[in-house]
Amino acid sequence: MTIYDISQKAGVSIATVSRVINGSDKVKPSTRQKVSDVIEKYGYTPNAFARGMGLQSLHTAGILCADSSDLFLAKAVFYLEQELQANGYESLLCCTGYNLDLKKNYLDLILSKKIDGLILVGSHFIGTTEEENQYIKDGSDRVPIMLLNAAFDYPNVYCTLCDDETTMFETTKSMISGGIRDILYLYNIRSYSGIKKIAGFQRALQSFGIDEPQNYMRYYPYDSSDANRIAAFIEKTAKELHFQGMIAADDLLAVGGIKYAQKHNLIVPKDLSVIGYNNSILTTCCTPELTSVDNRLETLTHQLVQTLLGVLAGEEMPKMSVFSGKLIKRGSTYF
Amino acid sequence: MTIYDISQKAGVSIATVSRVINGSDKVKPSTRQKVSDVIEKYGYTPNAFARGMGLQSLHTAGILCADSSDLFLAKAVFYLEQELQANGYESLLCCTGYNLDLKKNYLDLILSKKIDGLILVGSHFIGTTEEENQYIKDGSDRVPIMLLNAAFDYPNVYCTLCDDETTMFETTKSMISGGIRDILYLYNIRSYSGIKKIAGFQRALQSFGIDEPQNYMRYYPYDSSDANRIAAFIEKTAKELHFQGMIAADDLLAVGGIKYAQKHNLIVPKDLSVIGYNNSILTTCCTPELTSVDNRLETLTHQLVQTLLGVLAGEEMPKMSVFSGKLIKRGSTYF
DNA sequence: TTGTATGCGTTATCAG
DNA sequence: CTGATAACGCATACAA
Repeated sequence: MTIYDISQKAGVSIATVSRVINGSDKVKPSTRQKVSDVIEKYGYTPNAFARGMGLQSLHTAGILCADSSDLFLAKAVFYLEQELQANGYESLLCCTGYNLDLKKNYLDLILSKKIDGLILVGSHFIGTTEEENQYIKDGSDRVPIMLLNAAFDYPNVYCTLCDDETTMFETTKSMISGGIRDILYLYNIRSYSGIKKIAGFQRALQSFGIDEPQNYMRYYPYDSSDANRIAAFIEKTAKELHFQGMIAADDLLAVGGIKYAQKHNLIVPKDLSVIGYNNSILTTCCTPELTSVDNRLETLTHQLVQTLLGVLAGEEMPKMSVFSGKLIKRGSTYF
Repeated sequence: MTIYDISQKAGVSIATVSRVINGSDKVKPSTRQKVSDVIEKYGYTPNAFARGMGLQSLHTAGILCADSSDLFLAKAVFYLEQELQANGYESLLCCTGYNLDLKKNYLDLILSKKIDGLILVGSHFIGTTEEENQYIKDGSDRVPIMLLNAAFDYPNVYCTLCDDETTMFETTKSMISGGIRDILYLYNIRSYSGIKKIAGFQRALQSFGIDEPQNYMRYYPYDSSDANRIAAFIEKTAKELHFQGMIAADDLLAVGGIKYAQKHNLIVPKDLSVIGYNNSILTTCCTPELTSVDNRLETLTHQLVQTLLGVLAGEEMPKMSVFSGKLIKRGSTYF
């Protein structure tokens, strides 16, 4: 079934059929009806490849993501796909893993599929050197690039993010205001947003006159999907650092803190206050439940897709959209 | 940059360039080298649409999934994408949500993108009536359809699944053998695999002479992402049903059981043994840790993709591949 | 081994 | 408002 078959059966030219398909208003209603009926009757669907050839687009957005099974990233991908779908776009997903030496390859691969826009999910995709980010510049003159939770100032690159620095600053401040000054900060990623969180933590400590905040920070380099291993790591840390509070860059790390406390008969939050990040499903799975930062993922993804749609429609859109996170208080803290 | 430009610069015809691109062996090595050099030099990439038009394929698999942020489904999607990518296929993801009245629409939508094969992730996509499954039959004469964790016997439909019935049978048996006969079975989905699990549970009870197993079964109809609400539901159930053991169709439901126990000062597993399903990250986040069934997701996804590749290559492939689940023992049970 | 010519199914530009 | 016709960029049967 091609456009020719339809045009023949409807007794019009293929141009008219094409107009009907694409909703042109330059078609007489009666003609439109006639053609629509034939299309309906034969269940005709335009060939996607030929269509793409004419339109230079298949209404598809590429999504690059390190690991779509990660709690946070999975939710991001889900929201993005839903929002794109609701606006007539499909999602081409490509998981890169965390070893991003091949960033450039993944980019080329997904760009070669003629996507209309590219979404980079998570701040892993932004490095600290010009060199590392060159691939983004290269890609940006082919399609608009949308960054979720990362910032990069360059033409045709748009960023949507949670202000992790400020959010972590406020979060830390509220713990200190609650009377806890010895706070372990645990993190596992040194990405753009990871660095922002660290900065917020440090600034909060300093604002309370606590010097050398880096003394309180620990980097967890192992498998972040095993709460026990995390707990063991914290246990080791506790031997050389005293802390009554713990703030983690991720909920799972925080759960590790709660498990550590349980093993040592420390009562949370009496003996140890714990705060996580991402406000994931894990927050309600542990005991006590985890106070955590909600980084407005649904809002971010919504905004990101709307920005992309605007850019594709040729409108002038904000290069950077920043939202604030919010502390969700649960049983692992007093304040 | 088109194939014409390259052919000109290399001093050959477009046919030769095409042959080089597609790895035809009917090209003189020196010619191949010459053309490859030009392609390399100008960074030429064939236009995907035009290419698809000739080949009738873009090496893309469609993935339909109810909710890619669900712990289990997200992991499935991740593994599938990785395996597909490793074999040169891209993944077009489409999340349908659980309201599947529009199954047919989603199917048409994703099929219209000219995918090479369609993967349905999770057993939600299989209904109990002929009517409900008609859309699969319709789709199957366009592309091969691969079912993950569901079974449906029809030409061009291939199934890869964990034998949930037997696995749940064995799991339940081991709990009963451990001396626990009053077992609450909690489930939240009545899908194909959900029904299989129920059947396994019932068969186990009956094999020990426990009649009317349905008395021990409870359907949880609310939001399954809130462990507290689940705990509250179990609390209510406990008022009209005595149980010393609990088996859940999903880890999160099981976590709800552990939370219920904590609220009532019941010691797990002394007063209540709990078993979950899926062996997800949640198993190590609660206290005590959750004994759970590993349903071999990685093995399943691997097999599924290999089967798809075989089918696409025209090989004869098994219509159904069944694997056994395995109980992973942790602190929430004695046995 | 290489080149020529044609077809693939659309969209879009012009005339009419 | 409608129709003829030229792209679009590539694959491939057929010739050479």
